[in-house]
Amino acid sequence: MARSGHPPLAACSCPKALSEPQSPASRYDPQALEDRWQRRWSESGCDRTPTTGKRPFYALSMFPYPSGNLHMGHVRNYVITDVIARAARMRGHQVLQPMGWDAFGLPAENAAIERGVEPGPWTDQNIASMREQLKRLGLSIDWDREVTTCHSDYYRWTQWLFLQFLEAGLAYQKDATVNWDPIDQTVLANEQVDGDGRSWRSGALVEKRKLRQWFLKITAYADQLLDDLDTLSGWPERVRTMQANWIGRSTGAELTFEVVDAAGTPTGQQITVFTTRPDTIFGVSYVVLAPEHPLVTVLSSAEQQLAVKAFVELVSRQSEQERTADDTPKRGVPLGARVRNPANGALIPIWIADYVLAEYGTGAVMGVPAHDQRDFVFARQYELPVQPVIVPEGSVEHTSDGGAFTGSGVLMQSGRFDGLTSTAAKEAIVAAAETEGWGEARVQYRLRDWLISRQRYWGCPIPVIHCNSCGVVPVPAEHLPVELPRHVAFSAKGGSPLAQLESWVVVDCPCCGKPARRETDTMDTFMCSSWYYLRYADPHNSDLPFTKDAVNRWLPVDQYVGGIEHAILHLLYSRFFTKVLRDRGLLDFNEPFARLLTQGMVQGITYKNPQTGKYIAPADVADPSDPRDPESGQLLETFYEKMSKSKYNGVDPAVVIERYGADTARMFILFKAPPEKDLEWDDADVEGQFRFLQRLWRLVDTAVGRDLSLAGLGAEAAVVAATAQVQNPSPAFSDAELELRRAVHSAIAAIDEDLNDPYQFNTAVAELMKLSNALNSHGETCREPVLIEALSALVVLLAPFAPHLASELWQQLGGQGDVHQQPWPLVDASALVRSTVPLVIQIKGKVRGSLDVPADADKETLESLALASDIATKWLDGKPPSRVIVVPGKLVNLVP
RNA sequence: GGGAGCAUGGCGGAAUUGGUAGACGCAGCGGACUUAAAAUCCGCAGACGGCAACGUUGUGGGGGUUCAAGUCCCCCUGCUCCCA
Repeated sequence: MARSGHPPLAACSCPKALSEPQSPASRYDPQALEDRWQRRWSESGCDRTPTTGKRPFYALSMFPYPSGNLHMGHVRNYVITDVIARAARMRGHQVLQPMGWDAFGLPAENAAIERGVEPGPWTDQNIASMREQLKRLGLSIDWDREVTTCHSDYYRWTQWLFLQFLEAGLAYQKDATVNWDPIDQTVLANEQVDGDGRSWRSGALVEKRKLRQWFLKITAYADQLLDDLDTLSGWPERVRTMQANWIGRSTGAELTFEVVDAAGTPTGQQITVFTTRPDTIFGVSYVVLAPEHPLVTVLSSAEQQLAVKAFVELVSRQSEQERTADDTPKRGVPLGARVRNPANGALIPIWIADYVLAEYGTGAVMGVPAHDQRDFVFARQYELPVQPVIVPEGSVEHTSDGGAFTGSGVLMQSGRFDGLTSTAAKEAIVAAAETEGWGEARVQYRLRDWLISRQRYWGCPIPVIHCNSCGVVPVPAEHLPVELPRHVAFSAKGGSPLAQLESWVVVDCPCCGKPARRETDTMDTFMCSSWYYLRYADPHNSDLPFTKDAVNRWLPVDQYVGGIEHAILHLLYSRFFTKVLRDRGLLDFNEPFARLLTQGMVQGITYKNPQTGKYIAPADVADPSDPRDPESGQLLETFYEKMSKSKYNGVDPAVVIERYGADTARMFILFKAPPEKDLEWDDADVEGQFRFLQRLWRLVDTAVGRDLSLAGLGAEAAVVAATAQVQNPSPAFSDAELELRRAVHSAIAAIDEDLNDPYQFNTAVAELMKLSNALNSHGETCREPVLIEALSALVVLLAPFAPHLASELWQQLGGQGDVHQQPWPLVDASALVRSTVPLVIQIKGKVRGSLDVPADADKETLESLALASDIATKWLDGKPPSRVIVVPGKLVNLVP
């Protein structure tokens, strides 16, 4: 391929390619090399955050819970962030890349219960061990800014911020029916219960309990949280949709029904329902209250009282999930009382039913069987009348035999509103209700206030004191932190250990000085993680959680990286915090995270016996191409699934680093799949990645053996200097040199593109491989300046991905200074120019061949070249084409 | 039931957004080196037919728009996620 007339200028001891077999003395030994560079980096402090400069860039990973064990999901998360951070530095940004610990939480408390160890020291130990594991990944993290949410110098400020919420009227206590996790023995917020009614943490089916609890008024920000989603153009559409659905704004009306007695005379009592379909008011056949509704006992007639009581009891044992699921039968009983339909005066019965929830809306709905599927099923079952009042536009009648007609249409049987469309009728009916005093327009949210009380020890204490005379008194800011007491008694029985500790609970009221009692609930750990990204901007401040200047300088976070599992939970809470703190004058931005990348899961190969349902460890599978149960010999199912202990499909990062080094692990993870997609861990591919790094090593080793050196390039912008040195050579570039230079500069362009949002680290690594391949195949015949340009570019481009190896290769090649301080290389457009380009010849859209044509040929030239080609002669039978399409630089399509 | 997304070789994945499908890698096959193996290097490789040049076919299935469709439109199937 390389048929150059120019002899290689560099002294070359070896007759063959650049990649000769290595001498044993110089072997790629990642463990020693990585250890050396990590020590050097930590001594030089090169990862510390610059405090001045005009182009701050905040790269943030979701901080981990310190379980003590780093797993592959963490590795993928942090490696992605690190590549972004390193690339930003090379592009001239001042980068903040911090790390910390989401350190409160139940595992520490469970360890205390099971093993009698103190949660604090247990957690600190885990942090120490995880920090060491993390450091072996070569992440350019500023460890001086580390935050730990369970240390009092952090949670002091969590408490301080809670008091801000309290002062703003956004924190309050109320009795509520709440989700109770019977395994973790604590309550949970709605967001923390999944679609099956199970706890996000323990997996237990949650129960309902009525308790006095602390809430944050996130619903006060529902509109902003929803509307501002439109400003988050750097977020995945999926996450924005999930949040919008979760907030669930629906516009409708509250309508009031007068309760009447047997004679039809108003009793003075009223039932208010929320509906999104005021246009169906004339079709109401009954009104349904939630069994927990306060009017239920009042309105039950004497003869219905027993039935009602039994029903209420029955429902109280059901979960919300059971009550509202589509596939369960709807049950109810009549109260024996009636209301008057305010629109048409009809007297209709009041029922209670399991499918109406007290917590949602007003706890009462109007039953319109003809136009709501659940009402329809309910009416059928209890033989309640079905009165259609909407017909699909363009038709005159509608039969409800098959079910409810839930779409929009035109009103009928609706008095003065007949003939209006649903949309127009909604407005007209709400307007009528407002003038006549039986209702008003109302916006309803699915979002509930955030329940933050936890009846557990290992959390941030809620800093209030309950005083018999003064009521709820906030702990004065100067008394913070309210420290967690040590050496408390843990028991598996549940109940907060804090509540048992009288010496801690009893304090003097800060207001009146009389004995009072501390709040014994601790905060949901999501409180701690709702503001940690702010603390990183000013981590050592002992007067405030952060200064306004510091957070305004660094935030919003330029790139946030983490798992999709926080699409609602953490990301919604953090947005809420930011907006509240903005309104308290503590910061000046609306949203905490400008861009969000949700990385895919890391999956391990999983073997399962379909007969027994048991998972088999890969180590026990003798032949992966014919996987058998080692005991029974039964054929196993093979698939990829999220790594987990119970499936024996996990791969320990420490083992991989031990064997191949961190650079191989990083490169593999980046190369194997695009960042948003799930990644299938594959040992053979890891091996392949290791081989690539070895090839790079040998490439440089051979170059050094040929006395190639980057020393002459200076320390400032080595690749640019190298490019300058190759201009206008004499004699002119050989074909091989042109090819190699094209490879160099197209790699720079491609990787540059891949490191912009949307990030494509997988193709960036592929480009590095291509460049390495080009250097291998053309290296032997290229002159020294061209090789130096290629080698310098290759090592600089490698730096964000495999930082240790890049540093080492840079040093071996005599590069000046630190490769990680090199600016991002610039594309030399002239290196991409070709004198000839292949022109594809299509006949009626089918590719029939190609010819080399001058790159600057105009349309007419291309057309005549195409028509004169053998291909045209062969396929056109000598006839002129009826149509010719010319796409310069690409193809000519001849249509016969 | 509603909404969103996805579907490309044996496998993971590319494809300048309508212009040579399968980059890069893994696995595989053939060869070189070696006493041998490993490692390394060179080469082949969507499928079908053919000694070959080459031809046919091909991006889940069916239809459409276009000179040209993995890419745009409609219908269907399957999988994933969110909301009910």
